[in-house]
Amino acid sequence: MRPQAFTRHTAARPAVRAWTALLRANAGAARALSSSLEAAHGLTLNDYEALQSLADAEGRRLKRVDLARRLVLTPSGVTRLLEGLEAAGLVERATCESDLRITYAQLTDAGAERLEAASCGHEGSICALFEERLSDDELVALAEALELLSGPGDAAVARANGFG
Amino acid sequence: MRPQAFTRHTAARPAVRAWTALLRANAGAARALSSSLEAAHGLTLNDYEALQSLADAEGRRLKRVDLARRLVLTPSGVTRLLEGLEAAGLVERATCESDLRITYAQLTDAGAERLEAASCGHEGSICALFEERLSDDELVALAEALELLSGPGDAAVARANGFG
DNA sequence: CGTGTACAATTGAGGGCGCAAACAACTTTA
DNA sequence: TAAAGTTGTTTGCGCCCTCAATTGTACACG
Repeated sequence: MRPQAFTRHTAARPAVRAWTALLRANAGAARALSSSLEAAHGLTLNDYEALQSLADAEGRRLKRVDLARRLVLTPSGVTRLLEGLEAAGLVERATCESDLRITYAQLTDAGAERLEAASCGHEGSICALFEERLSDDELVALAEALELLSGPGDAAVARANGFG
Repeated sequence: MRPQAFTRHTAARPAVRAWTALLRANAGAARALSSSLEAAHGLTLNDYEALQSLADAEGRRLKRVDLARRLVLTPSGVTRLLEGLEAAGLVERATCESDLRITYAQLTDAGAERLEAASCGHEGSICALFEERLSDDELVALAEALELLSGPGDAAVARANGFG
């Protein structure tokens, strides 16, 4: 933030620097989380979060498109993700009677158990990540700010580059 | 803490939910940013940040390992990333006289220009992303919290899963 | 009732990146 | 100064994911 020899206007925009750094830190943390989860429970981070999304959903099931939206993946990504979970018996397919295009991803009991087994350690990992660096007060404040940020809609991105 | 139909203790840990959501939002934003950047300037997000790291570095050059650390990539990832940038003439190789193992990544003038051309729009995109949802005050607070979070060191992850 | 459009899901191709192994060049130890 | 360890870089392999194209279904509307 102090004057620098190289004139890059990044210095004038703390939010940019902070967000960029956060993005990196998050990516690193996600990798660490994922490999830890995989070693301990045979689930990748996306596997885990897919299971969690289903567990939280009504009837423990979700349309594949909706799951994609929640995980911020493309439908094809979800197809491949679920391939693995279906093969492992953690998720089943279920059809929709009123609309044959739709396939539900349905959490199985085995899936719920696997999720439950993994959740405590995994959430502990995440909390530890934060508590390593933030006080409780900071943590609450941050959590609130993050809630604001984590909605959908990234229309702003396209505009600023003035592209087509 | 409150009673729920499905007993998942996630509800008791706002930070976990918030961070998880943030991770997704970040991933989505990064993709949007990257493709916008690519459409407008032929650079991926990592390309851009590699150039920026070099531009900020003393002598506009960095050891490949150091670049890897900054970008939170493995050395092999950096090798591949720089392949592209070298082919485009934005970065050059430079050897270290005192230690022949080391190869520097050296920003070229063309690279600096390309970075400069892209930076305004790109930073605008990032700011827009935040300003779409946060007030100025919130933004400053968040930026401060993020600075705290974005340091290295993810030792905590390994511990919480009690794995080997 | 056929036709055009919208939507859900899948498939093939390709890119980015990590992991592990290999290699080169230092450094340490003896 | 030979042997063993450390560090920087690259390469082979494979995973995960996106993009574009395809198929199958639903719902217009003339």
